[in-house]
Amino acid sequence: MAAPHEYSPLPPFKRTDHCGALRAADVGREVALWGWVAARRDHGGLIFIDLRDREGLLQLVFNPALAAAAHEAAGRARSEYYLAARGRVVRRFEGTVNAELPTGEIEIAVTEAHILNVSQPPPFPIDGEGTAEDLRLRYRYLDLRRPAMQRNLRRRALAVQAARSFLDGAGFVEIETPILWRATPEGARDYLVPSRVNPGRFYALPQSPQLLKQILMVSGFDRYYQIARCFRDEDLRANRQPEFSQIDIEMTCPQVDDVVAAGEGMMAEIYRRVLGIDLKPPFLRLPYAEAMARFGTDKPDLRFGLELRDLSAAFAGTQFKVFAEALERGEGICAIALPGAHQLSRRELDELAEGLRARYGLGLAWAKIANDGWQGPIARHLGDAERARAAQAAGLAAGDTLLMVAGAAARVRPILGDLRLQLGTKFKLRETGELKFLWVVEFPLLEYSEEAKRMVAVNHPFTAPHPDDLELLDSQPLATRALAYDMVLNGEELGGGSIRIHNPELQLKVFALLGFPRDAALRKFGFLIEALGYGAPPHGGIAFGVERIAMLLCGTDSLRDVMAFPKTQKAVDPMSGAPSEVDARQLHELSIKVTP
RNA sequence: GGGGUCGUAGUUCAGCCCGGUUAGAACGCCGGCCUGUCACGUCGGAAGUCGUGGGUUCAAAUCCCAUCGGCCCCGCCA
Repeated sequence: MAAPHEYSPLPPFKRTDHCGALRAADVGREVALWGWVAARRDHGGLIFIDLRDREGLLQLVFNPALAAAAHEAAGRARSEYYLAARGRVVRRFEGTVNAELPTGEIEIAVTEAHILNVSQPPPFPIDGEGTAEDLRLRYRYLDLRRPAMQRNLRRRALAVQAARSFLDGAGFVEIETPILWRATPEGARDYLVPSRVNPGRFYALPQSPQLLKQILMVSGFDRYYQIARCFRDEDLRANRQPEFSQIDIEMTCPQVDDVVAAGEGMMAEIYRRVLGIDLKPPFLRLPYAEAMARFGTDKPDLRFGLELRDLSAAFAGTQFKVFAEALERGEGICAIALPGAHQLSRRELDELAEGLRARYGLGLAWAKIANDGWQGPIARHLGDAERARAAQAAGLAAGDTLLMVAGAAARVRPILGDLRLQLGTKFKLRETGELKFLWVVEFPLLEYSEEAKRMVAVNHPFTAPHPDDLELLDSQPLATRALAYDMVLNGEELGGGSIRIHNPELQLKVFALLGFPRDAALRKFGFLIEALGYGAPPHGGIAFGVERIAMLLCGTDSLRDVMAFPKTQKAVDPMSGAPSEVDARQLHELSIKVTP
């Protein structure tokens, strides 16, 4: 505790400036500041204190000859004490300028100082990085004092502000939708909230405001947006938290081009305002089928090549058993040609193969293309003719390494897509400093789920089929393309959306394909079907992940670095202890019994 | 649900493979001295449930088993 005579809930004077914002131009001014003690250097006589606030560090000088009381207070100050100080901005003597600090040309000759609060020694240094993350989260308020976190969260705020400013200017209306809503089938696990006044019933926290924003289009808001909090009760990852934010956008009667243009405009505004970078829309558009064939993923990193090659035709009739058997089953051979500039040792190749085997249970065949022939464990099984055809198909040159996997394209391509990223990372091909934006378009509407033993929506059940493919819905539903699109940057999906179904009968038909007969669909989604029946205009939109965007703006690969109070992998908040147990009385009121 | 990895002063880490002295270092912290430092200097000091529990052993930070927690990944996340 500060001494009682020093304790006051009110600061002793008004602040004139932020510490980190003062410069040589301010020399001569009388200023008043407050901030934390970042460092204290006590020379017995003179005392120097680096005072930190959100704008940065500033050196205070306490001279006993100038202000004895202030000097005495400085003598008692320790790390992270919160001080108020008043004094004159003076230019530093020659030889005492600190070129490391933006404020290094000046200092404050303090005339008055008060300790507004004392501090325990911090459990980890505030200036510095590399503390165990559970400790950072336990003392998140101290972690957030750190300059890197201050920068990240302010960058995020700036990005959201830029998005708002762009969308407001483009005529979008910001509307909030409920957090307490209803559980709907499909999608992620819901967070449930018991209803006290309706025992045995539950709200669900929204996984996204998808249906609500569609209904707002039925209502005639024409253009809607929201910085929407979303909740999904699934296991966490470095880039996945149980609650996160989306920039959620919906518009009436859009062409795909209209939504894409809005997304590009918003992203350009974000990059311009946050990083001062001018993006150059329109972004490249890549059909889903092409993305899968060339990169093995629906979110390709276009900063480097190493594209996938289909060598099925080249190895037709091969004697190599693994390949021959795959081809016999109607499967294929997919490969990456690694240029000679990027050499892998035998050991590294073995490690890659072992990694693929462990993760996917699939073997990796490889061959090095030497001047005098192919080398590697499988080379002797491959004849001259097929080697020549493969070399032709993959564009092989001497010194290259050919990495091959046999199997069904749908299974093998994502695996090679993963391998491609591993190679890109290993050879530092992903650190080019480029911003490779693109749209992936023409996703399939449906895919077959082995687990569910039925078709499931690739995007969500409200996505409109491509008008050219409407007949396919009956004949070959899995071949139907969707009016869906994802924005991708450097291998990260930033956002995705679609044109929606606005016709109740078509919506019921899609539900039927997904295994929801009419009555079940009406029971679960009756309010939507009903709403579509009242002159619902065509509509569509997109949603962007706020944290994803912020991560890329901040150059971090952890979502926790752009959230103020994230949860651990076990979905726990180490600072507050959430989730916590609750009183038996609370449970009773909610008609809930917890089973052991 | 599964795989991997980490857990040792307040912090960051060494020690662990190959069991054996009082478990070390740096930073931080506490006290003394110091009027131009900015990683201040200098002298001195305090500080440990080696995550937890069990086992093996004459002896466990070290070997084994279990368990808890952090992180990364698979499953999952329309």
